[in-house]
Amino acid sequence: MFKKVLIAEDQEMANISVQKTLQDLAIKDVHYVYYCDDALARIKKAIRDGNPFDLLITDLIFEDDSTPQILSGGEELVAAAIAAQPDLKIVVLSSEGRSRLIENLFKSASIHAYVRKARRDAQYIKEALEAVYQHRIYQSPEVREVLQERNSHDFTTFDIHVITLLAEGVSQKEIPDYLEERGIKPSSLSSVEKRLNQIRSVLGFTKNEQLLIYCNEHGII
Amino acid sequence: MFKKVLIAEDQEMANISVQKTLQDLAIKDVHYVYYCDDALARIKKAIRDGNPFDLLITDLIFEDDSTPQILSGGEELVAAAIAAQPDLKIVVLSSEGRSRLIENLFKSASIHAYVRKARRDAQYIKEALEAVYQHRIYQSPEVREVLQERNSHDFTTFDIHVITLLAEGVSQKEIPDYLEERGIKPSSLSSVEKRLNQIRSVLGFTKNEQLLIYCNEHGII
DNA sequence: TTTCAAATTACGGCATGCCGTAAAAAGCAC
DNA sequence: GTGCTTTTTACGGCATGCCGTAATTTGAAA
Repeated sequence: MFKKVLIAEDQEMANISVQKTLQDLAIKDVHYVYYCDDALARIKKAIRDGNPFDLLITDLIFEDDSTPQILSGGEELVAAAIAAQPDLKIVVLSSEGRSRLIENLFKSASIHAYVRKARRDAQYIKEALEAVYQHRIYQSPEVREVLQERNSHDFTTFDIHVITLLAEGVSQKEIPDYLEERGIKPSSLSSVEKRLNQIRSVLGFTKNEQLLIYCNEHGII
Repeated sequence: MFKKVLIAEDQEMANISVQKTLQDLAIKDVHYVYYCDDALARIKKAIRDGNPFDLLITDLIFEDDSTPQILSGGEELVAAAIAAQPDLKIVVLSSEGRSRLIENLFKSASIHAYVRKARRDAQYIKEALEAVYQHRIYQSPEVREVLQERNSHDFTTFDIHVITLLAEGVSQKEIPDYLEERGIKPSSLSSVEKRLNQIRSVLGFTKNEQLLIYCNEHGII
């Protein structure tokens, strides 16, 4: 089993729980921090000292407080950690259930497990450690379910740009200008309208308002 | 200090943490459940047995699983618990940060404390218990902050009806019909338009899309 | 280069939203 | 009731969004 583990989790109670769960697994060398920046510093220091971590368990959202941070959250921490130590195994533990977001973590950040803070999370984190230790990818059941749903439309970069602009209050007819500035390929008002129309119909919406709420709730914007 | 406490929390790790925190406070008679319905049943049974709880610590969101529940979540549990045992003290522990929602818990449900799952939550839950035991109301610091912000517009019942309809994809000009059906006082299209315009300008928005996302994020709809 | 298909854009008609002003209705004091 | 204010409604002009069709451009193959 893993020998040296780092826990990055800002919620005191959640942090304690993870520590306790690792105790149950008889992992002795457990370190924990409450800030992203601290986590990265610890990882780098461990490398310098010739005794690196073999596992990072991290949350995604770290709330701001008076201590200013460079890393904005778990996503950036994961990226930085992998950059510093490519062989580091990473388990994400979060209550975040938005499919797009989780998917991206596996695809771009190449994390090794995702466990949702939910029923039986303590059990699932143990399963995750087992699996990851054997070089397998792990997702807790709720996560597998969410990722399979996929009734969802496949949002392209273009879609996301358009929807983000709408969410910022940009009027539809100004969007072409913005798109052109940023060198995004189809940029005409027609294309924007057509695309929005298509997305709405796929998702069964009649109004942009609904679409925006949907995107907001699913972590697309 | 409290003698007999019930914890209602579906996340295994969070539940364990609360148990541990109560241990630290030397509270011996700690019971815990993972479902709302179980919580209410325990409370009622304890009353029947002539040995009621003096404190309930509950989460707000209980995720659905295969076990069907009557109570849909913490809000309903709190209401039912108070109905069954009016003198029961109630502490809500949740990651929910939406101001309107928290406010309503204090106003309508008359809970005694709200602690956000966040940095130092273990410490704050201890403070909450101290305070509630001395018949004071308690809010963890982040909560106090959120409730004070109040740059927010005061949403009336009318506003909420209109915005909810918009979020469901009802077109603006159909809204008067809906309002009339439900006997809501100003019902003309003009009134709806005027009100929306006013709200948008107070909140600094130019488009309904922004307003809807705002309402969605702040728990107004 | 030429040719063809696909993607992109331009345009136009119509519905809806936006916002001001004026009319009507409701409430209230006398 | 009368006269007054406040709230609600009706209307109209203009901008925007919606959606189809046609023109144009792009890109790849011959």
